[in-house]
Amino acid sequence: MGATIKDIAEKTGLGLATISKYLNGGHVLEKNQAAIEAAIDELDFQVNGFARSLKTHHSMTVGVVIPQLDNLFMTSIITSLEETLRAKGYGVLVCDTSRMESRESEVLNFLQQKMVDGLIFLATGREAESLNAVLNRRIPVVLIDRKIERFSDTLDMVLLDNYQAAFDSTMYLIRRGHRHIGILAGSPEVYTASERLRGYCAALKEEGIPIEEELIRFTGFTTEGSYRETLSMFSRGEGPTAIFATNFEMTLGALLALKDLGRNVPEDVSLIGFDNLQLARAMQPALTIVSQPVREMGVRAAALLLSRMQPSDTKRPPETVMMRARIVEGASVSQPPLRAMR
Amino acid sequence: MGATIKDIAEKTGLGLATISKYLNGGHVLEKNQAAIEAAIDELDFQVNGFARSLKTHHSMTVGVVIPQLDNLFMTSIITSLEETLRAKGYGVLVCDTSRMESRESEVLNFLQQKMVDGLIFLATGREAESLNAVLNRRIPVVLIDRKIERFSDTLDMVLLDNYQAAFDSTMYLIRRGHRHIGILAGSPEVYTASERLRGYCAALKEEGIPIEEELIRFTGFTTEGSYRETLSMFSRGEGPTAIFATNFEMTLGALLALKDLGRNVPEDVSLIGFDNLQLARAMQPALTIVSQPVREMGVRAAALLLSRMQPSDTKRPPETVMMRARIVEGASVSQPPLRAMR
DNA sequence: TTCCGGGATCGAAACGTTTCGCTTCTGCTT
DNA sequence: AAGCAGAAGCGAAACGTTTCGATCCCGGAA
Repeated sequence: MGATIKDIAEKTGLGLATISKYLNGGHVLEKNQAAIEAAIDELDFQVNGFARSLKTHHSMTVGVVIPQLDNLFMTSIITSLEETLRAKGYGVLVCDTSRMESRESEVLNFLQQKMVDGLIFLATGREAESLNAVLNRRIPVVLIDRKIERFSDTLDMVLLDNYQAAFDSTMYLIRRGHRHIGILAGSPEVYTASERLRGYCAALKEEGIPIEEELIRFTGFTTEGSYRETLSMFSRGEGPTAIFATNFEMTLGALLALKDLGRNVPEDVSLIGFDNLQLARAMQPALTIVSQPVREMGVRAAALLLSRMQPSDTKRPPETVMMRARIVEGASVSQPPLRAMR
Repeated sequence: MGATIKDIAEKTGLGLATISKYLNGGHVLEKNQAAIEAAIDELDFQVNGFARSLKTHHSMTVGVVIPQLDNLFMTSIITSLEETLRAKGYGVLVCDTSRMESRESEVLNFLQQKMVDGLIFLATGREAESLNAVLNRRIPVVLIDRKIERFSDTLDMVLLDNYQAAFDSTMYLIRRGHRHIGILAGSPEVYTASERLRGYCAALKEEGIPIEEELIRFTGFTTEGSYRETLSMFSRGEGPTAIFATNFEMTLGALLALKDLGRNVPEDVSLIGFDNLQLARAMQPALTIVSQPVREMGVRAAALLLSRMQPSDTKRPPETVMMRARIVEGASVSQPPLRAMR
């Protein structure tokens, strides 16, 4: 049905090799170029990617594996990732594992069959065993957001310095007089969550503030869970004077719970949230949050993968890009002098 | 580097055709099957998709074009879409047009080069001129969420009955005694937005309630815009007794503005929002919202495309699936007797 | 015993590119 | 005038499948 390179060759009286050369950006005589272009137009020719890939062994396609597609943090990363890769001619095949680690191998297998040239991998668990099969095939992989310990000397990674981010945020609260700080911490099995918890603990320790177990709450990253846990923090005793919520969903949960408890932010309780800068700014009071450079993370991951896919630098040692979050000040943290000091 | 079908043939002493038959699910003698499987294992063979596609003319890949990847409504649809398609062996190439209509042709061209077997298209504008090129190539296309008038007899579509949803929500408010209902309406250029506005007006008309121009606000779909417009609605006169926000971002904007105005929901002002059921439930008060069957929309669109990609039914007449939204009652609409009746 | 039908298998051709190793041509240097 | 370098163009082979039409083999029917 579609015209082929051979048709173009016949129509123009040129050879196959010349057409191919032109199609791949090579130089041909001006009159020939014109003839080729005319023929392409007339026959409505389009390169057959299958045949091309069969020869070149490149699909110009990369796979992206994520635990959840309907999650703003993740899709924000993918947005810039996709943009960067597409600009270089790469298509992005996304696969959602629905937060099930067992599906990872399924999906990786699938992507391998689709002949992807590389992979961006956002792990669900801490081990990512299923990656082995992919690596045996020499397919470049870039890990993003969540570190896999056993690959730290093998694979490129783009990570956030979660420890530092949490340390800084906690310090920010301490500096403003808080000594009873609750943390909504997701789930201990997830890399980012445990790093954030670690940063929180380190800050407290550095300032000689005792860690109160009942202020550390694992909420499964959900709004609902955080809502409940926040209520619960205040159910006995006076509760914390500040809360650190370590992702966006949890930030909302805390906010709603505080509202229900009749505690005003920041007069009664201070709050530092996470992510979704735009929304945080729109709120009243504007939220003080930890903002991750999502856009940049996507761009960096894409760049790493692109370079790794060039046969020239397969030997480059693996690189870990550690990004810094930044605290964006809103009005959800009380400024000293603090009213509700204890 | 990788083993080919030929290697398997040699190792097993069988012919190429037999191996191919086995790989494609055909029946071969039990002992041969065992031999083939053993050889595949030993050589770590994997079918070369390029060669296969070159012969079959199928990439087993579909393209998804959306205006914005970091938007929960859209990614929720894609989640189920991807899941359904992957289950049938199709990969999903996503392309984000960044809400720029001009990029649509770029992206469509790109996807064509990637040899997609079909397309899911969520239009930015009302015309989608760039689709013509794709349709000339006989690539099946399913439109989703936003109707394109000129293709209504040509293409399969999965739409929400936005008119009805808005009509019902407005009626819901009217029945509870509201006669001054503000609407946050996005932008008149977008299909879904104008349908929702149309439904709102129809309900008012049916009940003989005059339309108040100053209660109709176009906010560009943003939280910020809706925040401003909501404030503005109350800046002169008494303002509305209820607000209908026609997407999730706008719902948040209204909520924040009302809070700032010191108007309680639902005691002072009632609110019907849109989308994000999970969050709406978590809020206090729980929001009454219009909930779109996003999951189902994705599934249906996938099913339509799958059937359209089977050569057998290219002749089936185009189908429009019109889905109904449902009103999920929360506590953000005052129940009669209404306190703030005028 | 001979025929016949049907299942299993087979090799060859074809899918539409890219690329290798040559040939031809052009215009300049000596 | 002869020689030469470099640009431009050329055909054939190869990439790894699928599929067509043919062959082979086996058991049952006649």
